[in-house]
Order: sequence, then structure tokens, then C-alpha cells
Amino acid sequence: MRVYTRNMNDDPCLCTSLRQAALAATQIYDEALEPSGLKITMFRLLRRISEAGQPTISELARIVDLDRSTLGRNLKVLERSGHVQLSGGQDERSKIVSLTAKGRTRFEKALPLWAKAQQTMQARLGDEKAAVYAIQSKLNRKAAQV
Amino acid sequence: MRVYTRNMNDDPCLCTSLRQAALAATQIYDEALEPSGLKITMFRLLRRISEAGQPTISELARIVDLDRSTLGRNLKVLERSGHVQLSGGQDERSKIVSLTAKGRTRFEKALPLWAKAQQTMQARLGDEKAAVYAIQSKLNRKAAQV
DNA sequence: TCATATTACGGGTATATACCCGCATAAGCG
DNA sequence: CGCTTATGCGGGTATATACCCGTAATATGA
Repeated sequence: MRVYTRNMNDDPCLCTSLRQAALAATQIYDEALEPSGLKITMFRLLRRISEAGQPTISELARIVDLDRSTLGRNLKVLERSGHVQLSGGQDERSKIVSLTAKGRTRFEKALPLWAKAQQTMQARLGDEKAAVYAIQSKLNRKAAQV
Repeated sequence: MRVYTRNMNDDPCLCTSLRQAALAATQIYDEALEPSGLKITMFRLLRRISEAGQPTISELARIVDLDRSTLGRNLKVLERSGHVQLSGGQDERSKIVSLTAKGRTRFEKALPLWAKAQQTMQARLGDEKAAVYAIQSKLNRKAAQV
């Protein structure tokens, strides 16, 4: 007897599902962070810079797993808004990234807002919370640097 | 006795994890689709247009849950490359989106490549596959339109 | 030491995405 | 029928992201 197997082509695209989920999550976090004037992408950068201390652009790019030129452009925005400082270090080629006082203040103001969004997300995801981390680590291009 | 609770602030950002996962997935699919000349985002649009028949831009935007202006710009690219056609319909305001012959051919050529990527993803995700759909549906801004 | 990598960065170009605004058309209602 | 509202679209602007290329500085090895 013939078994009706579900055609693989009917499966929703896993990539598109992930992209949609990421966009929806971004909206949740961006809204929560709105009073701080930061978006989740910029918040993340400030956080990593704050942790890393004085990374060069390339080092930071490796940490956050972004293309160097992408990161460079993002940092330009943060520099213009006075949140980070780009200064030459030892190596004449590289640039040191560091938080300004304003950047640190802004980040600290945003932290509780982020925590709230994180809570909202957890509530929304329920059991699926752990899966998010699992998925990310299974797909991650390099080491898991969240 | 004091219990050392893990500080919530130490949890990796769920949003960032999702964003990273989506980027990594996008790379997998884009590479697989490379011989077709399509990227997963465009492939997805062609697929939805093919299913929807003759949607207007706004209708399609609702289907794929993208901002109308975003979709409009994406369609412009597909129009320039000759994959879709934008023609005026009944309503003098709206525009009908439809696949050209080239668009259909291209889409059909890409389908098996997509299926391969989807398989790769499934293998990579293992048990987490179902979670992807669950997460997407829990976060989805509207109905789940993958 | 000097030629050859390698590394670091910026800029060009392109896609993907969103928000807001303005304009044109259509729909609804007194 | 005409006024008000709603809908549909494009363009402006901005962020987020990647790839490739050119240039400058450093590291490496014959």
C-alpha cells in the first residue's frame, strides 16, 4: 500500500523561517530599547566593546562575527553619535575601538531595557528558548560569539 | 544560605542569537543557490509570486510580511533582471506582480538547489528543526507566512 | 636585508530592510 | 454629488550586511 509521504518541497523554508523570526525579534528588542535611543544591533556592539576593552576593529569583527567592513561602517555611526572612539594604537594599520563616557552611560541606561526585552522574549518562547541557543550554535559560522 | 542565581544579564541575547543564526542560514542557502543566480530572498519572492498568481504589491507584502516599500524595491531588482513583470491592473493605483517566462524558468532551475540546501539545514539542525518553525510562529508579527 | 606574503583598513557597490512623507486614486457617507 | 477617509505606490533616508579591491603597514623567510 502506498504511503503518502509529505513532499519535501512542501516544507516551509528553514532559512526564511529563521530570517522572519530574527526580524520579529529585532522589532521586539528595538521597541524595548527605544527610550535609550539604541537599537539592538548597536547595543550589542557597545556591550561587546565594553567587555573587550580596547579591541581593534578586526578583533571586534572576529568577536561579533561580522564582516570587517560591515563593522567598520557600524562603528562609524557610533563614532559620529559620540558613543565610541576610534584611535590609532600600536600598529600603524589598526584602530582601537573604545567606549566614550557617553557610550558607557548610554549602554548602562539601555541595559535594564534590554533585560526587559529578554524577559519578554523568554515568556514568548517558553520551551523554545533553549532551542534558540542550540540552533545558533549549530549554524554559527565560527565559534558562538553572541 | 545564599543561593547563587545566575544573573539574567549573563544570558546571551536571544535576539542576537536569532540574527546570527539567520545570517548563517542565509549563507548556506545563498551558496547552494549560487548556480541559479538567485539568492534565498529573491527565490522566496519568486516562489510566493508563483503561488499567488497575480498579487498586487501590497497583497504580496502582506503575504511575505515585508514592508511594502521594502518589497517594492526588491521587486524593482527582479523587474530589472527580467524575472518579474509589474503591470497595472484593475485599480489604477495598484500594480500586479507576475512572473515572466524567464522568472519561472529561473525559479524552476533553482528549486532543486533550494531542496538541497533545505536538506543540508535539516541535517545540520537535527532535532532542532521543528523548533525553528515553532520559534517563527511564536514570534511572527502576523500569521505564519513562510 | 629585501622581496614576498599577510594583515588592517577604507571605499565602492549591492542587497535587504524599515519608516515616513507625499501624491494619486478609490471608497464611503451625508 | 462632493467631502473625507482609506488605500496603493514611489522616493527619501537610514541601518544592517556582505563582497571585492586598493593601499598602507607589518611580518616572514630566503
